[in-house]
Amino acid sequence: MLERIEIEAFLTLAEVLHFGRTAERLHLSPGRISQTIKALERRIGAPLFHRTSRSVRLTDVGQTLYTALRPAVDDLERAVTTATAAAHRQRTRLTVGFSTPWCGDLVIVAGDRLQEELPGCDVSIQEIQLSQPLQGLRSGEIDIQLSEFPINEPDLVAGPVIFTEPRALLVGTSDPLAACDSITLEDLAQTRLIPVRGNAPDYWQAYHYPAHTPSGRRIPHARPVTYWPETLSLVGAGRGSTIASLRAARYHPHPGVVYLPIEDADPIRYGLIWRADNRTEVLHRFAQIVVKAADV
Amino acid sequence: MLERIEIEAFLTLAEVLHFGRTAERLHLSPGRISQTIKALERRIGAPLFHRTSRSVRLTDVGQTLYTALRPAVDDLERAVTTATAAAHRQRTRLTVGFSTPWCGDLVIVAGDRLQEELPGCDVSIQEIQLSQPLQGLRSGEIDIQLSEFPINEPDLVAGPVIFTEPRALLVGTSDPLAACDSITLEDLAQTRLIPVRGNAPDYWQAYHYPAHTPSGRRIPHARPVTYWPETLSLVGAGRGSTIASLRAARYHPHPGVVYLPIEDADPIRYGLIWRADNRTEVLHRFAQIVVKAADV
DNA sequence: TTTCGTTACGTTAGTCGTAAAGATT
DNA sequence: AATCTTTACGACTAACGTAACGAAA
Repeated sequence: MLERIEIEAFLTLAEVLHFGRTAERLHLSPGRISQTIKALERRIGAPLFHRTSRSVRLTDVGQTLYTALRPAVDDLERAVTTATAAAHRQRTRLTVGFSTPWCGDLVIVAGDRLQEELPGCDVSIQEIQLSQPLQGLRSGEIDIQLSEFPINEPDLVAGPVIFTEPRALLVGTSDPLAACDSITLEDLAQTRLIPVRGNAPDYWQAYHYPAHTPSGRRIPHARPVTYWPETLSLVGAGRGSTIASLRAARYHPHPGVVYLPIEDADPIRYGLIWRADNRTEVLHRFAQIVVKAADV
Repeated sequence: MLERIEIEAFLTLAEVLHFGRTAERLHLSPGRISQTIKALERRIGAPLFHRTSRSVRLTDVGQTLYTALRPAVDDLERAVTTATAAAHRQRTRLTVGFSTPWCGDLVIVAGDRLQEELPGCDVSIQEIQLSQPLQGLRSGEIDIQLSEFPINEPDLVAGPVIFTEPRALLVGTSDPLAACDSITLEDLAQTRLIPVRGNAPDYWQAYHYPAHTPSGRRIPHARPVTYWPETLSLVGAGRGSTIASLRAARYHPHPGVVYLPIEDADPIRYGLIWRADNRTEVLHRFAQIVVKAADV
């Protein structure tokens, strides 16, 4: 394979047809151009240029080489440009996902702070579907997201817990439990849980929609649904109950739906998740900002 | 632009996915590969490989680069191969032209001698059309030819005179001159010369088919013909005369055609002609052999 | 005589291998 | 503990510029 300097010297000389100007353009001495071309000619096995002190022009073999080499080198440089652009995009663009409005609030603040800190970068924020909580990360559409733990996947990294929220049972007003101020996990055996259907990992699904109470009693499940508004409607219509963050009461009030704190349930943990192979500077910095913002 | 070693290291590593094997294949140390890849990553602006001591694999940016770079480099190598092949052909192939059978004899002997001397080379010999004596050279079909002088063209080189042949007038047996043993240039005024029409230079045309005798009398010209056999037929039919080498009498006898030596005409000079920009080793050697062969 | 391309030579930058260190399974 | 990548460092190659030389118009 040809050396970079050989390629550049040859192509430039073939276009300029002047050793001195070629040397100038490449910031080299004329002697070096002469030697380099000579080396290339030795390698190819024939003179590539007819030259006198008055004129330089391509030989037939030189023309053959030029015709084939020029577009190949153009492609090569385009390849580098493309990759460099992709690298720059990766360095400066960050797409952040969030699952709930309170995650969204935090992420938006952190995004603004990141852009103040790194003026060149370009943060975009989007909500993720409850039914497919990890798909955006895996497809590369989302670089990092703030969403519900537990997440324990080989291709993903879960950061520290950013904040927690107590859990609540959502029941219809006609439900016997609706009169209580709060409930315990054992009470879940009396309700029909409506889980969200999705391709979340099984352990995630089981954690958020348990099948048994701590004492081992079975918790009946209703038909799974795909979207959050649908769940709310079903609960309001007395078709079942569901478990969510207590905080959702303030963001998703619904007529006929009561939020009951579950006294003995672990709070829901929220944290950052990103792809193990996506460890860019902006991503790291964003994660730090979120951790810091959550401390306050 | 990328250095050769960067390209080779990147492509090989992208295919082998192993620093040690890449180093082996490129006859370098693993350290060098590591440094080279690192330098390339600095230039592109992002990691090209995910690597641990157990696995090496392309990042998204690395994949982008590989996909675009691989075909470009293939084209580049093809370009070099093509040019090298063209150079080799030019170094080892020689196509020799000749105008007359006696030129052909000499050229064939010289060609055989050349192949004995340079066993790798490949000589081919072909007759050139009288009507287009220089076209083969200019189109590149013929590398060197042995033919009639004078030739004085800026893009062609004429070697030394290899041999000379006396000139003769060819007349029909019914022509008044047919009874003579020989003629002089002044006698040409009594005949109708049949010239060969072609794109030979004007001075060549005028030299071989003069328009005036030495004393200035006009020599009538008949309609030009394109091929030598046609000329012979026309002369045999008494439709005119023509001028050729006296030696042609032995190679091209024709019923009804008489060859008359022209006593005071300069002999026809034969020599080698080649393109000024086609100065290969084989060509030069062939010319030397022809000169030497003519001396004997 | 001028303008270039080429050659010669001394200098230096950068590439290379060796070997030790660091990381990962 | 073993394997593989990375880093450190010293040696040496070859790329480079300067300047003199040579060829061509």
